Amino acid sequence: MVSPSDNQEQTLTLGLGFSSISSAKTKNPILGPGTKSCDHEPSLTLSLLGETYQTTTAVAAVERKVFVDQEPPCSVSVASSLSNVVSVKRERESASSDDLELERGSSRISDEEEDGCGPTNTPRKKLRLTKDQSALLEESFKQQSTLNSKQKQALADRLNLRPRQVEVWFQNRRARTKLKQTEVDCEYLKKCCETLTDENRRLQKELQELKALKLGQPFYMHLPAATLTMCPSCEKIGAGVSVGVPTIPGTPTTNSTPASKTAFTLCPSKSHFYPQQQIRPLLVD
DNA sequence: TCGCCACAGACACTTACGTCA
DNA sequence: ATTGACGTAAGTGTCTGTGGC
Repeated sequence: MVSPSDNQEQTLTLGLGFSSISSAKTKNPILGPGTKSCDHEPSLTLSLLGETYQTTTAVAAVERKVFVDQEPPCSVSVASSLSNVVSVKRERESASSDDLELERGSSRISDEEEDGCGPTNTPRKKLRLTKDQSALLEESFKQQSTLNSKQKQALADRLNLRPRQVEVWFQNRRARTKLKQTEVDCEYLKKCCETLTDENRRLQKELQELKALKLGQPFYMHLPAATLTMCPSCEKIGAGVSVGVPTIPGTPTTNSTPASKTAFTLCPSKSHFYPQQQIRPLLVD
């Protein structure tokens, strides 16, 4: 399971909700995503060392208070005063060498402190969940994709994480699930679209052929081929009533086929029957 | 009952960090 | 050693439902 030392150092950035500054930074063509910035964005980073769970809760309360109470004209002063009070320089006293994940993170801190970014603009540190933590979160997500506050707290206790971290993980996990499902749906719809396009093309072609035939043939030629026969004695063409073994619709029959001699049709003159013969098929694929 | 407000939770979008090829 | 792509933790703004007044 998770050792308490896994989260001895965690950062908490106090977002102060400056949408204008945030969006300005987003659209900055020079400082793109992933670019280290040294601008004085009003965000605060607080390191949580060891026993600081209560501190975290308190700061979270402060964070919410700031969000609720701030007004745009005075928010900067709130930010700066809060910066003076709350901002704690991130440092690491004695990193245990067996905690590789934290070691990697902390090793970057000294690099960034050297690059000119002062303590008022310490970049946030990214927490990497351990395999055990991820596995348990995944397991919980399979059972339930959302958690109520009690479940969240219980899971956070098991994982030795803050409830907020569990909440964020579930939010991101739901987003990933939705994204994957959207991709699957998109693929399915693309295939449906292709199938319908093919079908539409085929039907258009068939329609063109039928139109061409309609323009070039007399009326009786427009009747279904299976119903058209010609009396051999009268040489009259009609859709007579079949007697005997019916022919298979659409199946061309000739005198040479035995099946053609098993069905008889009433002549259009209605004076006699004749063996059924199909004149010719109308539709040829 | 209606309107207002505070709050919490979910979500979309975005940022920034860590990893890997 | 550098760089770009990618995965993902976390920040931010918005919307919605709920409960109290």
